[in-house]
Parts: sequence; C-alpha cells; structure tokens
Amino acid sequence: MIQYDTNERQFEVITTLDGLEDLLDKIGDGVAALDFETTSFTPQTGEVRLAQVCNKDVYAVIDFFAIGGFASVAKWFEDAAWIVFHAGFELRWFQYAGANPTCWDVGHLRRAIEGGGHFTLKKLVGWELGIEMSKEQQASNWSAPELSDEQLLYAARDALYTWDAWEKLKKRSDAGHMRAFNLLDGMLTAVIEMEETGLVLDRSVHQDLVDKWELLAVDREAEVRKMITEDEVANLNSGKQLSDFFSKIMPDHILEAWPRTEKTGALSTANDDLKQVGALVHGTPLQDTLILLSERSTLQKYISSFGTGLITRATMDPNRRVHARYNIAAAITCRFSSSAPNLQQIPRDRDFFGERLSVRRSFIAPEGKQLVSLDYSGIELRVLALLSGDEQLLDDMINGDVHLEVGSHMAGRKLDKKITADKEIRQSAKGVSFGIVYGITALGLSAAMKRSYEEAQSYIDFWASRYSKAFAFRDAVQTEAFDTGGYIRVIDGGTIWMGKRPSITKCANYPVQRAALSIMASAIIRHHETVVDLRSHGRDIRMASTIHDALIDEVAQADAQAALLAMKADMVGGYKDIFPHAPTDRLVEGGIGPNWGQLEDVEV
DNA sequence: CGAGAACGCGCG
DNA sequence: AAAGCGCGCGTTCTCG
Repeated sequence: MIQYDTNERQFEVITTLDGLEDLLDKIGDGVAALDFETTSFTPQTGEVRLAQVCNKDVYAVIDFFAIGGFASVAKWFEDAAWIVFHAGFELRWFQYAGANPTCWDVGHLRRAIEGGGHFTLKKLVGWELGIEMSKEQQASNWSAPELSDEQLLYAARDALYTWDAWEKLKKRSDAGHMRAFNLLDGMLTAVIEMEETGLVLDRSVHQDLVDKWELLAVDREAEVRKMITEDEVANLNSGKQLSDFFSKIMPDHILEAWPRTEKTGALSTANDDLKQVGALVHGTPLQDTLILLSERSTLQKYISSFGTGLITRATMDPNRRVHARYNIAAAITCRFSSSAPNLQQIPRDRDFFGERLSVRRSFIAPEGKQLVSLDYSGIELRVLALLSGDEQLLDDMINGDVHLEVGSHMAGRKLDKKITADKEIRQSAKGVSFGIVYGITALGLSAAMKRSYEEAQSYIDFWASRYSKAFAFRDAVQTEAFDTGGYIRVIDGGTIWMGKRPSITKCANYPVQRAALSIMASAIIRHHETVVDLRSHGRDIRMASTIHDALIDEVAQADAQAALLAMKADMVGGYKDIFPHAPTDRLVEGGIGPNWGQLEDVEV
C-alpha cells in the first residue's frame, strides 16, 4: 500500500528519449534536484536504473532501462546545475559515461551554515523539513524489469526532498555561506581524483614489516605469560580482565595512585598509565611486566590497524592500490576525514624497538614515478596569529621560532637549537603551544606534562603575556557565540553551530582548525585545476592524497620538479585566498621521493 | 546474533 | 560548564 500525502506532488515517469528531451528542455540551464538509483555501487559493475529530478516546475522519474541506457544521454545533463545529496556518487557515474555536469551537494550547504559532520539524506530531511523519511526501498532490486509503484514513489521522493531541503537552506544562507559552500563543493572533483588514484602498497615490503611486528609481539606475550597466567587473565587484550586482575593483587597504595577509566572507573590500561604505575614499583618484576604489556599493546595496535588489513585491500584492487575515502567536511570544523581505510592515521616514522620504523615506506610510487608532497608548516599557529592580529606571534612564526621562545622561558635561559637537551625542551614547548591552541587549562597541562600546577600555570602565563592577542582570541569567539545564541562566523564566510554555551576550549580551536581547512580547500581546488591543465599538456600527474595540512601527488619522474613547483604555487595561492595580505615566508615544506616515507626535502 | 558503549590509540 | 581540539577503527563486553 503506497502512502500518499493528499497534498503531495505527482511525478511523471519518463520512458522515452523524447520524454527525456522535453524534461531537460523544461529545466534548460536552470537548477534542479537529482538523484540516481543504480544496480550496484560502482559504474564499473553496474548501471544507472533511475534518475529522479525535481524543481518547482518539474518532478519526474527517468527509467533508463526503458529508454535504452544512461551512458548515451549522460551529456544531455550538462546544461543544467544539479542539486544532489552526496554528489560524489552521481558525479562518478556521469564521469564514467564521459559527462561532466555541474553538481552541487546539498549537504555542503548545510555544512557551510551549521558546521560539518556525517549525515544521511533522511537526517537532513528530518532537520530541514521536519519530515520522517522512509528508506525501506533503498536496498530494493533496481535491476527488476518492472519496478513497483512503491519503488518509483520512494525514488521520486528523494529528489523532491532534496529540492525542498536545498530551497530551505538557500533561504537561510547569505553571501558568506555561499562562499563557504563553494569552497567545500569545489573540492568534489579533486576528491574523486584522489580516491581513484589511491596509493600503491608494496605488499612484500609491508608483509616483512608485519612479520617483524608479529615476532616482537609473540616475544612480549611469552614474557608477560611468565608473570600472568592464562588462568589469571585469559585475554591480554582485555582491559577489563587486566583491571580485575590487578585490582585483586595490587596493594591499596598502588591502586589509589592507578589512573582510572572515565566511564566505568576501571584501572586504566593506557600505555602511559601502565608506564607511570610501573615507575611507582621501579626496579621490580612488576614494572617489567607493565612495560611489556604496554609494548605488546603497541605492537597489537600496529598489527591490527596497519597490518594485513592494508595488504588485503591492495590485493583486492586490480592495480594493487589502496583507495581511501576522503570525506569532505566530515568534522565539525569542516576538516576532512578519511575512511575505509583511514589513510590520515598511518604512523609517522619513529624509533620502534631499537629500529627506525617507517610504515609510510610501504606506500610507494610505481616504477618510473615519484611521490611529491608538501605540507603547510605550523599552519595552526600561523592562522591563530592572523585571526587574532597578533604581530608578535606572527613575527615569531615567520622570522623566529615560537617553540624556542616558549622553551627558553621554560628553561629559564636562552636555548640553543643545536644542543640535544635543548631540542628536547623545545619539543615539550611545542606541546605547550599546541595545548594552548586547544584551549588547555593549567590543570590539564600539568597532567599532560607531569609538572606541578604552578609550573604549568607559569607557562600559560608566559604564553598569554607574550602572545596576548592570540590568547585573548578565544574569549572574543566565546562572546560572539553567546551573543548570537551559539553561532560563530568563520574566516571563509561560513558559520558553525557551537551549541548555546560553548566551552572555551572549542572556542579556542574551532575557528583555527576551520581556517586551516579553508586554506587547504582553496589549495586543493587550485591544485586540481593545475593538475588537469598539466595533464592536458602531456604531463603525467595525479593528486593522490590529503592529510589535513599536506598534499601528495603521484607523478612521472620527469614531471616531479614541475609538479612540486605547481603544488607550492597552489598551496601559497590557497593561503593568500584566505589571508590575502599575510606573509608567505617558510609557508610550505616537503619533497620528492620513491615512497611516502622517503620524501627528500627540496628547497621550494 | 547484532548493535552500541567503552576503551584505547594512530594521525593532524 | 565539562576537565586540551578534531577524526576512524580495532577489540572487548554488555544489552536486548
């Protein structure tokens, strides 16, 4: 039984080429909502069965099986601009059919107004239209020769609601919102390119790495088992079982000092906490056990998160590549997220059980090619300086060294960057400055640094006096949020819903993180245009990844230098788009190399 | 049996 | 109020 609202608009079903031509003529070079139903998730393995279109004049469902297929008419859609939910999906089908129509993602407009996040059409329709949407037909069989009335109706409604939601959002948006929208939406084609390019995984190199981790893990397991039997703790992965065990055997004074988990109050088994408790029983076998447990946990993390899972993904791919998703504006601040797999969390190179570990070396440029990568240096502190107009912070960022300044205060003397001990102080000063960008309190900083409250407070005081405008910025943001009932206006023109009484920590960080994203978004848009242009001139160059403040291209050996220069120009350009008068000295750094772990620094 | 909470940890 | 921001994901465990 089909549930029709009596006021609901009636759609027509298009089953002929003439009918499609008439429909598209009516839309002309105007704007309409569009949604596809397809027989699979990818154009390589399926077909577009239905397209639903809707605006104030038209409301129709096109049956491509009846009119002889989608591919031959895909170009007909290039005159209009299409409003789509999750436009990357529809765009892929168009591109596969050799068409490139304008697609605007309605979700990006929502994110430009409210801030980013992950949501379905059903959610959006609930928020914007107050309608409870049924999605029961979504997984139905779109290959069937005859589609049921229910199938057609539910398909049609997706376009109707997409259109209504777009109209509603347009009414709520101003010029700033549209600027932010264009920034987010403008990244669509670049993102499709990065997702399609992926990164080649050298499976044998990576397997060797995983084998090493396995050996090290087996060794730790055996050592721990000399101290903790299987009867005592059946599964060493289980924090709960470990907590129960230690609660039983440890003396009260140790248990009192043992950090607890947040929700259940169990003994924390976080690595830092295991080591900290270990220090309380310094020199005992128990300390050894706790250290071994933390080492085992690290190895377990690497094996499960960065091990054979990646190899399997590469093996499944015809080109032995790992393809991640880059989800535009998935974070509140509209930063990207990456998923399936998350290539934005591949470990950095580090010392690892006496060796230099590089997981990133497993991601290679294929024969005859190079990876080219640049990142913005210190972008968040730079952005904070620019947003707050803090000349001292900007000057230290560009002509001096913020972390050395803060470190010198901490040490009570002038630090020398060439001395190892001073480098360590500088490193911990870096942590202080980052903490401050995140809005840390003296209490939090003292815990993080394992220093007294007074000492932590003195670092914050120093920071607040040297960079007073930057430090005061958070309060201005909070005042704005209170005044507007919870919205702040960010640098690219968009707004973010902060909640009615946002914390000072969020106020300190959101505008900064957002501005960094705005810069990168602009750079990505520029760079994709550049890359398409270079390709049309015979260069072999593709965008491959973005990791928040970094870009990676995969480029033919001969084109690597040119790609690097182009990337630099685009990243500097993106920065100047957002902060036109800001200095660009020492803005980007990076290099060229055979894999992600060996990018030789190049002066740019 | 599956969904979701809790914990923990990789990245910027 | 929420205790330093933002993510995704693997594992364990509980709940229905």
